[in-house]
Amino acid sequence: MGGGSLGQGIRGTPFSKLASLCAELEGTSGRREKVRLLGEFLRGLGDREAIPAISLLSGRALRGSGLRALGVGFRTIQRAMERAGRGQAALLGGSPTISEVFEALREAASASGEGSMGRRERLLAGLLGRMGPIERGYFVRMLLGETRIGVVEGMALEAIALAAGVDARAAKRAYALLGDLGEVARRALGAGAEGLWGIDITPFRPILPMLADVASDPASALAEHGGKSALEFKLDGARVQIHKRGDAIRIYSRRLSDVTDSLPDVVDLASSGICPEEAVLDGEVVAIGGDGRPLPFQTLMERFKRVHDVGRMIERIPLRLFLFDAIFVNGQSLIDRPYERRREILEECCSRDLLVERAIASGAAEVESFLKRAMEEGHEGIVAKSLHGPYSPGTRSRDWLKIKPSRTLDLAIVAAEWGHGRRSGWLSNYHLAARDPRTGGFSIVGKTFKGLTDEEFEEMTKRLLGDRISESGRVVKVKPSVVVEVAFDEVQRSPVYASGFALRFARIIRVRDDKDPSECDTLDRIEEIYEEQLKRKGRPNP
DNA sequence: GGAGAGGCATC
DNA sequence: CTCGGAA
DNA sequence: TTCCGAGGATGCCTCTCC
Repeated sequence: MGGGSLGQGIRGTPFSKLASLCAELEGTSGRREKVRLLGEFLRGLGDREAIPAISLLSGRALRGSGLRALGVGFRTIQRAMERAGRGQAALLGGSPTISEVFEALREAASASGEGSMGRRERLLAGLLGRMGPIERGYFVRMLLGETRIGVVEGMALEAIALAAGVDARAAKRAYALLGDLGEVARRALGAGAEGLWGIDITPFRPILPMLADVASDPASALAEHGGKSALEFKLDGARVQIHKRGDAIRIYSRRLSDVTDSLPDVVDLASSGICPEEAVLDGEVVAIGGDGRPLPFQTLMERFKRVHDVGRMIERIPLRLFLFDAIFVNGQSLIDRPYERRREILEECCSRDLLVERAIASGAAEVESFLKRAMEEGHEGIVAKSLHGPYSPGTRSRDWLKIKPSRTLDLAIVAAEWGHGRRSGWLSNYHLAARDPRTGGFSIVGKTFKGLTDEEFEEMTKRLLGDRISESGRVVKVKPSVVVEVAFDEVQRSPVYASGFALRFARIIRVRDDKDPSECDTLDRIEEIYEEQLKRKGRPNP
């Protein structure tokens, strides 16, 4: 790959070309065609502009490539738009180049301290003022981290591979090991396939964690693994990757941010409990109550990314570390070894009290009883793992299958919101309410947009509009008349809903045409479920 | 010095 | 995190 | 199968405003 491309001269490629590409990608449905369009565009740009372009384009990459935490959201953009509309920014010259846009965002991201919001607003306004309406539209979507043009990690990687003339598998592997699209683009274009294949796992360079897929039930999970699975408790905490070399320990979150400073107690546990000179281990951090039972996820979150008062909170909310995989030990990557072998190595690497509870099962009854035990002890469920599977960084694999029981409630829809994107024109997000026996009215316990098919959304929209009471902004209030059966994983305490409760991971299972709103579940029932959860989990200290 | 808004991370 | 749609 | 985009609740952080 050469340097700049032909014909753009010293100014570089205008951002408007990138916007046109977005429009083209958005209008293209074929996957291969998208990859080709983007790949050729990147190739035409050359190294220096391709990296900013890929960072801007793929929404999420913007957060991962030197632009972590831009600090700009809907509100800030709105203000910048107003400023651009008022201002004389248009005098400042024509359409900005891709590089100019990228550099301005980099500057906006690095602004901090007093006056930084104003600085960000001015930077954005300066760019917006030089853009036409189409450019502005895509630019805003890039800022929000959601370009919605059907190109995210997967296709972006294929396009990078195409532009660099390397195997897409090399790019995908590199992404899994680096966790950063911009960095993959840089290496692919700079060093080619060798540069990508040469990337290795090494302490203090976190990799994307392997993810579990969903099992429909215990028996089918077992069947998918050939009749025999390893079972592990699925802990309700936060994923962590522990890196160690000598005395040095660093802890990375699921999205690879360094959370070491928030977790000094976990660092201590790792220091004393992990023995190899070098190690990269996978696990979960959980909050633990006085009785040794896991505390609600909400309680863990009071600790997880905290940077103030960490010392004081260590005493109030102690954490424990549970490890379940070994990724790298003493110079050796273990990701291609089978699960069974990795688990053996893990057991040699750390003390017993750091190991997640595990069993081997070859019958559905064993799976059921292990699941029952996990739930009784206050955990989220279990994960069934194929004994032979490799560790596949960054991929959701059926070698790991999560099994989480859920409950259901019958709730009334009391309001709905107009959807965006492919859901525009439909009421797609429903406010769910339980009956409040004290007032005789309905009290909201959460919202959901999940579970209906396109066809059902269409029909539900019509039904709800028939019950419409009032409308303000995107929200349409309706008379409670539709009852839906809602599945959820847990009842949480809510600081925002007047009911005091919120459902975690609520999704609609079916419409209960056979039920009247007067027959739906009550707030008392929800409180009962919450109390029941707390019997299995530890109770958070006040 | 505290409250509130906005943004980002976890699930 | 969950779910449905599309390739 | 894999990828994408529709959007959920929550808690902490930073910055601005009063």
